[in-house]
Amino acid sequence: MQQKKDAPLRSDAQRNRERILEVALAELTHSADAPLSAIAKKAGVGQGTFYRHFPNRESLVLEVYRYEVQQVADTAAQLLETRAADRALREWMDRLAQYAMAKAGLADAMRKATSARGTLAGLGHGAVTSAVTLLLEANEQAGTIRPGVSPDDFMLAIAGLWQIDPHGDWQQRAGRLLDLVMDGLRAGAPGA
Amino acid sequence: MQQKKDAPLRSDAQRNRERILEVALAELTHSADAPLSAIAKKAGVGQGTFYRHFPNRESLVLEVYRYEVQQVADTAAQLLETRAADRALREWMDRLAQYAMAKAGLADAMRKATSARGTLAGLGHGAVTSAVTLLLEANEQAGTIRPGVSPDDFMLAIAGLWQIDPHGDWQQRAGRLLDLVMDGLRAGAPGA
DNA sequence: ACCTGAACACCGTTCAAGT
DNA sequence: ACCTGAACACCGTTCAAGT
Repeated sequence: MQQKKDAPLRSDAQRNRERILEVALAELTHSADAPLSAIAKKAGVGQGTFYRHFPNRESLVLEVYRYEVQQVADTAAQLLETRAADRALREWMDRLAQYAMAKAGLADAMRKATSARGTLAGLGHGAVTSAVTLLLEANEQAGTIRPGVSPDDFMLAIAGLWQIDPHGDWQQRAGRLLDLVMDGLRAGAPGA
Repeated sequence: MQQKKDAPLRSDAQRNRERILEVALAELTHSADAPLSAIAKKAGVGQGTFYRHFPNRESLVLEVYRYEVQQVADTAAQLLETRAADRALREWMDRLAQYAMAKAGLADAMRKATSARGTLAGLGHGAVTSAVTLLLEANEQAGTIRPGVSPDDFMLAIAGLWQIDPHGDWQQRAGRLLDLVMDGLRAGAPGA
């Protein structure tokens, strides 16, 4: 039987769900292919309960990753209020890079579990797309980037971030990539 | 017991190895997580034989992908002989895109089986790096791109190619990405 | 030196029985 | 309505026996 649409979960089910997500974040960050059975056990629920909440690995990983990424997305608006559009864009990219490095293990889990190509792409139209749209529009209006760049274009351009090794000097590599992307975006801008 | 270093394989072993690779290419292209046991069976070898040649999934996928990618890499030199440096670079990127789309299933297998971040990165320093080095140096000398771009920079910049869906209008998406990258590379070029 | 295939271990998924 | 945990299926890996 399916869950009635939008019916609130029973309180014990609600708690189970949250405990699973909590444990999953920790476990998947540590090792991208942590067994689901181990997550269930650490969360203190039976196998069946686990599968009631998350019918497959993909749905679990997606949920965890979505929540984590949302947090970076939300900072975009704030940056735009305190800085010039192009500075805000670049700084947001830096934060995204920092985040991608911190959650590298989770991103690996994403890649392996999802059939989606790319970690951000898997989230579909969500908080990240909104944030990027906001930033690009502000820059286009300020004349700091060339017109007609779509959020999709942008996400493809920075895709390299997720294949930088979080150990070693990722700061250098990420910085050089983002500089290159910014130069690409600036090419053909009205205010140049 | 390990294989003696560089000792040639016995002829039947040689044939088995080739048949495995052949079947693996077809099978992995069709479905990224085709069972190794199915590959072994289709190749007509026992489980043990399979594992003698490829001790884990990663080593198999790596070998298949390496060989496939090599073919595109090899066209770089040829392009440089018949075209201006920047035209050659751009055209090579187009071919790489075409290739990435044709072998999308295999690339998925790469991502899932390898711990390496990114499909090209997993190959390490090989034919691709050589090709890119060649192209970048030619362009730097021609003054068509800014100096100091490393092969690593370049590969990160085009990483988005592998997360384009091979169905639908990938031509558009790839084209826009590569245009953006080219603009980024041109920024700060002496001959501008 | 290389091959085979049965045996083993592990993990995802299902389901009968419970509250 | 939700939970449990044993049972099942599948796949990667090993290994004793063979040529």
